[in-house]
Amino acid sequence: MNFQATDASRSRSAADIVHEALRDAIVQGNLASGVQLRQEEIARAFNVSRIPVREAILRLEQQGLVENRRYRGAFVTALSTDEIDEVFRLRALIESDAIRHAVPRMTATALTEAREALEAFSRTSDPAQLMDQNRRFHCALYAAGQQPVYMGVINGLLDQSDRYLRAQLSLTQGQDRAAREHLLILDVVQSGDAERAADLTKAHVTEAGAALLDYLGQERGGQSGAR
Amino acid sequence: MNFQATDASRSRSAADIVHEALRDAIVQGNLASGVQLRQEEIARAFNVSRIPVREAILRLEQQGLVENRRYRGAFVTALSTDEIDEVFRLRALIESDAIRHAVPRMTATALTEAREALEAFSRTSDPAQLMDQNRRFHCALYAAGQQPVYMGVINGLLDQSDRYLRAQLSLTQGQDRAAREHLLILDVVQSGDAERAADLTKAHVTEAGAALLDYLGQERGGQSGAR
DNA sequence: AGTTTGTATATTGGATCCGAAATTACTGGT
DNA sequence: ACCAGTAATTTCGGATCCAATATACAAACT
Repeated sequence: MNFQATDASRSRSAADIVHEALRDAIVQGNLASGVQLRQEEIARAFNVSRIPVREAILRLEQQGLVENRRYRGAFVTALSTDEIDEVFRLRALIESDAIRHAVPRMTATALTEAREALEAFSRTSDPAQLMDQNRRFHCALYAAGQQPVYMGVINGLLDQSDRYLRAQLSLTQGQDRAAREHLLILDVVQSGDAERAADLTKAHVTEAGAALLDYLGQERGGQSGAR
Repeated sequence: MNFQATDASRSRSAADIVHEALRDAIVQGNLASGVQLRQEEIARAFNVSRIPVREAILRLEQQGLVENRRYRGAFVTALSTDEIDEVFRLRALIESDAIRHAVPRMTATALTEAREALEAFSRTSDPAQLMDQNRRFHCALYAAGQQPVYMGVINGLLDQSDRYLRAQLSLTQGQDRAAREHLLILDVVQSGDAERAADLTKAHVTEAGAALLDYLGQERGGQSGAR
C-alpha cells in the first residue's frame, strides 16, 4: 500500500462548512455585531437547505457568538465593555496557569511551531494572518501541557476575544508590542522558568485587554457597559 | 399594574425541553457513559419529531456531554481520570478568582440564598437535591460578582463535574465535609475577607476533586487515563 | 474453518413542506 | 393627522420524506 490514506470519515458535513464559514466571518469582523443572520439567505448562499444552517447557528449560539431569539432570528452578539474586560481577565487567569503547567512538559516540536508562528506573525501585516499566528503561537505552547479541557475553554475565550482584538492588533503599536512580548515569553519558556512564563503571559494578556478597552473607550465614547 | 409579568417569549421550545431532560439525565447519571442516544427512540419518548431531538443533541455536544460521530450516532462521553482532574483544577482556579471578585460586591440577597441552599443541603439526603443545592450555594455567592462570562464558564465546568461528583457526594463523609466547608466559606465571605474566601474555595474544590479521583481509583482499578 | 464479499437493515444527515409567531403594511375610525 | 385594529408578509420551529453511510448478517469462495 503506497498511497496517501486520508480518513474519509473526517469529511466535513454541510453543517460543519457553514458553521466554520460563519464563525470565521464573525471572528474576523466581516459580520458586525448586531447583524441578523437569516437562515434562508445563508442557505441560498451555501446552496444547502436551512437544516444545516440552523445547526451551524445553534453551534454559534452555544459558543456565545450569536444570540438566538425565538421566531425572530439570530443576531451577532456584542459584548459590553464589562464583558470584554471579563474575557481578558479570565484569559489571563487560565492561560497563565496553562503555560505554568506546560513549561515542565515542553516539547521540541511545540517550541518550533511557536517559533514559526512568531516569525510569521512579525512578517505579515494581514489582520487575518496576524490573528491566526497569534493564536497558533499561544496554543502551541499551551498544548504541550496536554490539557484538553483547558484548551477547550481557552479556545472558546479566544473566539470571543479575537474579533475585538483584531482592530487593536492591527495598529502597528499593538503588533510590535505583541511580537516583542511573544519573543520574551518564548525565551523564558525555553529556559524552563514556569513561574516567570506564567507571569509574563498574564501580563501579556492583561495588557492586551487594557489596550483594547482603551481603544474601544475612544470608539464608543467611554460609556461603561455599553453595547 | 400589579400582576406578575412573565416573559412570554421565554416559553420553552420542544428542543429546550428535550435538551434539558437529556442534560439532567446525563448529569444525574441516569444515562451512563458510553450509552448511545438514538434520535428516533428519544423522539418517540417525547412525542416530537427527530428535528428538536437533533437540536438537543447538538447542544449537548457543544457542552461536551455527548460525542457525535457522523452517521454513527451520539454517545454519552466519558471523561478520563486525567480530564476529571483537569476539570477540578480549572474549577479551583476560576471559582476562587470568582469569589475573590464577588466578596467586596456581596449583597444581602445573595447571602440569604446561599444560606438557604446550605441549610437545604444539610437537610436532604436525596442525591439530586444535594447536587442542586450545592450548585445553588456556590453560584449564589459567585453571582454577586456580576460576571456573566465567568458564570458561563463555571456552569459549563459544573455540568461536567456534577455527574461524577454525585457518587462521591452521596457518601455521608462527602456530604458532611462539604456542609462544614460551605459554612466556613459563608462565614468568611460575610466577614469580607476576599483572600481567605478564595483560598477556602480553592481548597474546597481541590479536595472534592481529590476525593472523587480517589473514589474513582477504587472503582476503575486506578488505571490513569482510562475511559 | 476462516475469510471475504454482497446484501439487508438501521440510523443519521439533509431537503422539502407545513404551521406558528412576529413584524410590517394597510385600512378605517376619531 | 394619529391611533387602533386587522390583514399580509416574512421568518422561524417542527414534521415528514429522501439520501447517504454504517453495522450485521448471510452466502460463497479459498
